[in-house]
Amino acid sequence: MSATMRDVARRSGVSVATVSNVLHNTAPVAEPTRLRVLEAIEQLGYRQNEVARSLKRQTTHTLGVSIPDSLNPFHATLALEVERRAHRDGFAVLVAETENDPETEMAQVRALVGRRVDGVIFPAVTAGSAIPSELLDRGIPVVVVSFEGQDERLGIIAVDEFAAMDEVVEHLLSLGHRRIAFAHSGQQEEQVDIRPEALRVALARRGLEPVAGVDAATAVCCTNDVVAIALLDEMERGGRRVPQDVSVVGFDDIPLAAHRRIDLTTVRQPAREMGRLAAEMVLSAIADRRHAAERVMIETELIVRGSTGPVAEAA
Amino acid sequence: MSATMRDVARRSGVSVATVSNVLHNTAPVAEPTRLRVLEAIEQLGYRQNEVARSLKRQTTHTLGVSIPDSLNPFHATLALEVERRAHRDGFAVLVAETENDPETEMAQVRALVGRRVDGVIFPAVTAGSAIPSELLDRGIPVVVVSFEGQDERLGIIAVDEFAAMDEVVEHLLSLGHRRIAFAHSGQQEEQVDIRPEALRVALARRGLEPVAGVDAATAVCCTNDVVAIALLDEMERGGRRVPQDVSVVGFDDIPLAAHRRIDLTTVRQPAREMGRLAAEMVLSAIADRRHAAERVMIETELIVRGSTGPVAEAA
DNA sequence: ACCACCGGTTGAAACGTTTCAACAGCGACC
DNA sequence: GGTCGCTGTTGAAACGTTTCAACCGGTGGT
Repeated sequence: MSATMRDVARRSGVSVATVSNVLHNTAPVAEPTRLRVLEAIEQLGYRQNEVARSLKRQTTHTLGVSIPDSLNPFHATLALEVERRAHRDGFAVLVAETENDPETEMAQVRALVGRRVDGVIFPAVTAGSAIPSELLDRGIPVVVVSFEGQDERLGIIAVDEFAAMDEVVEHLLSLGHRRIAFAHSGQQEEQVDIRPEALRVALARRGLEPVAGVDAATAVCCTNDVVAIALLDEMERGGRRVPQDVSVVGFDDIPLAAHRRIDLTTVRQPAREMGRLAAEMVLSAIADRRHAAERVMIETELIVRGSTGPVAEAA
Repeated sequence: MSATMRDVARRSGVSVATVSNVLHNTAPVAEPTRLRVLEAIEQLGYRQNEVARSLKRQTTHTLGVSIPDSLNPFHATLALEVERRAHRDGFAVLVAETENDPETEMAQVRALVGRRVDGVIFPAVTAGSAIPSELLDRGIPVVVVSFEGQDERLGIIAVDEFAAMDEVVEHLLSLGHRRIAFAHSGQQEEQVDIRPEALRVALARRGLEPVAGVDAATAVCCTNDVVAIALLDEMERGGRRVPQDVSVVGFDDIPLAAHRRIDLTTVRQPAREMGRLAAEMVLSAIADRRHAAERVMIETELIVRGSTGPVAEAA
């Protein structure tokens, strides 16, 4: 249905090799010939077949991004920035949604391998997961956003979640809180998530430990802003005011956290910068035909807003 | 680097044709042979090359989705549902972000053509755009979410924006509002958007016309919930309370609109259903090797919440 | 006058699949 | 005993590119 390079060659009276040369400046072509070819391309509405191109050169110019949940603005922003950066280098991005399910994640990764992506980014990799090595062993560079790397060959965008949580705890303690809980989303991601552990460590350092349910707590640290914002809603529908009765802290600092009606205390992560960095790491690894094997540290920042306040007098 | 079908064939002492047959049950294979092949596949960690597969069969099992802004939950939800549905049929989804820019959109569509997607979905097509015909002329089925179709061959998920806006206006008038404005995002999408026109028509029917700026209005209709929620923030920072001083109406009914602290009156669009429908339309068109050329109507529903109230006494 | 080189062009071999016609062996049927 | 029809298996031709060695005619140097 679509015109092929042979069609263009025939129409302009040259060989396919010449058409290819015109298209990629890969060898000098006489100007009149060049023009004839260009004209034929125009007339036929010829558009290169990237599939054939990918097969021949052994590269697809495609990145895979495997995110748990594209509805979470933090992940969506990061992925979008990867796409923007990749686009500049002529790469497309295949987004694979894992829906927080390890099985789905595995299936998605297999699909990415099948489609021969040139590199993969995991904005939130399952800790200790065997998945990256499935890729690394095939020579596919991988960048993960993770506190800790399990494999030498991995590129790592490291966020010091422990330092971040420490800052959060300090803030809450200074407000008088002692009964602090952690809240994650309902999903399976609990096993994946280092943040509850980071909270535990930060509390332990002060001789405290997290309390079990949010109901028993005077302050709640949430695994991310989406969970925190949902918790705001839930709390207030249950009759507990934020921050008068209970303080809530998020993570990520999505734009909505700064909204006047939400006004969420949270830990800022620079999503766009992280996305750009991840893209650049994997792109340069691809260009050099090596693994990403690099590590950069990301600074977080505690943003204090109105969702945290002094602990209520009579608990 | 990766094992190929020839490697598997060699290792199990059969021809590549037989390996292919084992993989796809496309011809009967003797059980012992089958097992030998399967074992070789296992040992080599062989994974089919979808690129080669796509080239040979003239289909990539890939859908393109071209959305203006993946950070808008409505679009993200729709796209996610497309992906889920497509995945069930073994299709992958290539998401192209247009960033509300016609040039980018065009470039993205060309990229999709280059990668030979089997079908394309536009959750928010530029009205009267020439883009779909670029695809349709190549025999690629296209589904758009749009109030009106310009091409017979297009599949259309139609939303009756005029009826929806009519309902909104009726609601606002019943609250006593007469000075009603429209708010769009800062992007280029103004030309693309039918909603301001729908508002104009609904007002005209009652002998009114929209007022120019949001400052002069007692009620503001926003092009979507994201804009409405941002407006809430902006208004209140400027000292105008919602809904006491000004009413705000959104569009889409994203989950956040129901949040107690947002509580936004809005027009519900069933994003997931629309995504599923769009996917099914384009998938069945692909299966039948024809254009989508179909039209379904989507019902909207006005959800009245706390962001609209009676007009203030002394304006 | 010869050779070397250079700009321009091309044929053909890959890349990793699918698919089709062909064929080998073999039991069954008349 | 020949023919038919099965079940398994295979060689080879595509699919649309890229790339490399090869070729051709002309020009400049010696």
